[in-house]
Amino acid sequence: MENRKPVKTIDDYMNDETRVTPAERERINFEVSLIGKMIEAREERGLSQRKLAEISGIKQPAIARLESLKATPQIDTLFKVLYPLGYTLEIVPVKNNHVELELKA
Amino acid sequence: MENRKPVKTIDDYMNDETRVTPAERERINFEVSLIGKMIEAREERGLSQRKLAEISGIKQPAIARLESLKATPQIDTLFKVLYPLGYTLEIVPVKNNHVELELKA
DNA sequence: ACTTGCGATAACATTTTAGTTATCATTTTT
DNA sequence: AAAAATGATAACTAAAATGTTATCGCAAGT
Repeated sequence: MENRKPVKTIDDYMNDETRVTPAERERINFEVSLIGKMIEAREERGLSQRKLAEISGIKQPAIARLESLKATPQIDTLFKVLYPLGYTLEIVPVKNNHVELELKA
Repeated sequence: MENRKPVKTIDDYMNDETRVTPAERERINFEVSLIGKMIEAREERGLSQRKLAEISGIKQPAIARLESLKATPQIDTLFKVLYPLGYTLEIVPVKNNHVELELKA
């Protein structure tokens, strides 16, 4: 992180735009593990990015960008890639519940 | 569906661009039910779109667009909305397995 | 009747993803 | 060794999402 200013007060801390919030950390974690599973799913099937591109309709460069975390897919794109691999997405409750705390604040 | 040409052969059928493929149907289904659950989750908490906008950092017009299926969210946007509601996304195997058939083709 | 809060939407700017085509270095296969 | 296939990426275009600001009609509450 470049250009991080010296932090002296809580306000400094909260206003530090280079700071990664807990929620941000969670989001990054989420994306990394999600894409990780997507890659696993593809490799489980023994498919190359090019084959998957043919099957899914998403182009190989786009798949490469997703897998190397150079882009954040839209859910329809993710679905188009996951579905022919035999997977889909589901909404599930979060395990830890510090979320409650955030809501009360 | 407008401008649908008369279908006489399998080729006509396959090349009919106005045709909704099974995969397309699945995708639409997926998105509708996913967004449906997102709305439920918000209402469970008794939150308005405006409150959720404050909490999630996604603007109210964007949330409205998502809920009324006027836009297909990126996974980070969806996560930012779902997470403060206590939910996240997970990759899960598809129930029906006609997917296998598609892969063999 | 009036106010308040609601979801939806208009209009435009900004940001980002996906398509397209080509190519690269590297690994795998023959 | 040569050929083929792989993942990554460059460069550009097109398409789409999100931000921003404002406003609408509607329902609920006072």
